[in-house]
Amino acid sequence: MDEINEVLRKAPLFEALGEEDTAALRSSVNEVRLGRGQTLFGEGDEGDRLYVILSGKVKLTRTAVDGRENLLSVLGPSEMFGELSLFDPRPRTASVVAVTDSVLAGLGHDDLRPFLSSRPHVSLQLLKALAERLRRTNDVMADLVFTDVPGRVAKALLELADKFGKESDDGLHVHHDLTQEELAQLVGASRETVNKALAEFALRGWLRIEAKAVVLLDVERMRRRAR
Amino acid sequence: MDEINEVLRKAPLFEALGEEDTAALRSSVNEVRLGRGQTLFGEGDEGDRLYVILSGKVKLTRTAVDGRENLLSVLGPSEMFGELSLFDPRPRTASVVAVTDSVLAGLGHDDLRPFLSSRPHVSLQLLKALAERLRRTNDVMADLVFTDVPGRVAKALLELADKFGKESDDGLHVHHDLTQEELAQLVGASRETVNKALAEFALRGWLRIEAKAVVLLDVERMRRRAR
DNA sequence: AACCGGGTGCGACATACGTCACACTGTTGG
DNA sequence: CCAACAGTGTGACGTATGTCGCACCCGGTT
Repeated sequence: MDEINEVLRKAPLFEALGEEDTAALRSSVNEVRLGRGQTLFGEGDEGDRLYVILSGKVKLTRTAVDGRENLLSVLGPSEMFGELSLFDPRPRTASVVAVTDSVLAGLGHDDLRPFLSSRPHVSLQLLKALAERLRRTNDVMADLVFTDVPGRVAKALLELADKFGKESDDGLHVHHDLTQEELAQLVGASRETVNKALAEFALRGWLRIEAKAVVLLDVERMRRRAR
Repeated sequence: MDEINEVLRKAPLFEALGEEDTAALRSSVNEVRLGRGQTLFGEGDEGDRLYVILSGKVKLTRTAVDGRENLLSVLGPSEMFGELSLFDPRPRTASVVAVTDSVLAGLGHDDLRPFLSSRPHVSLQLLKALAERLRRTNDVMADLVFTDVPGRVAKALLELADKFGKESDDGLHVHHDLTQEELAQLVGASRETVNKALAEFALRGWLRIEAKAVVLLDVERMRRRAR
């Protein structure tokens, strides 16, 4: 279980804590295991826990009234979610579904609040993380308005590469574990258009398409296409 | 100058502070006056101040490489901006321009930080505010993907109505002070399309168009159109 | 092996919206 | 009081992208 300690330490929320604080928290952590496709909680559910991903990937999704889905983000190891409800106790605004088999660490809000009050660092860290997210979200919004679908796909792939990419001799492997449908929901486009964009990129030799993954061959051109 | 005190009190950041804390802060506040169209700071500028609007309206905008503008939000009295740079000292990510003659209260970050460290309430309040904004931003993003331009216009008008609307016997007056061009940038559409959407709404008797304002006549139908 | 379902590839068609063009109106300032 | 200009109203046209339809491919199940 030292594994847990190590991943927790990397999570932005906890890197500000010392040995003993981390240890104190550890006791109130519970572990959750999810299989691919399994949902942790749904939009509208009540919930007062915060989660850190120990291994695997999850997606945060929102569902429109007519059933269409929108993918807010894909999170990997040491990333955190569910923290918004720490501050105002409203129902969850997104669903969380495992994209691969995953292990999560869950923390009750009540166990966390003492740390917020007594350790200013922790609040500051959280504020920083939220500010970061806010900037990023604004970027994504601007892209939705100004960039066409191929551009958004390129950008999304590059971001996924930052998170999950593994450099190897035949290119930058990005095993995102998403279907093209999910990719489409992530960039706010239809499955077909995303498919065509990917095909176009492959045709030009900028990437190779694999099952639930892409191999980036010409990152520079992808970058240029993204803007 | 008691005016300042009163508006500051309503700002989310300060409503958690007591008499003396507010008084202590007052001394480090500086007042800024802007005329319509004047810009307070631009995207990319350095800056370590946070502002609260005492009177007037300002817009937060981002400019794409090709010069097209995107309007993040329109803020009115007692609303706050520039707080993101409190936590990470990066350059500003949006420009701020006065939409009407405005008076702002500016606060240096250095004057604020002591309060963050010593008053957990304040951090929590800020966290709450940021969480709120994050949720809202996600909503807007979903709209950009799922809702057509007329729908987004309707939604934007309803939100502006919440902030700036004044009920009167001939309808809900929303004096937003925006040109149709600015409205268009706010909903992520072209000026012309927004114009046509407005004309359509007016034709149906749902609203009346005035200079830099609209009068909502049938809020219920507007709500339905928005989703 | 045959089958099946989920995921993919791709063409035909419809359409919402951006772009362009131009005319009109109201406001500001010389 | 007229010029100049910013803001508005509206049509014609092109196009990116959504929708529909269908064929294919692959991994697991019977």
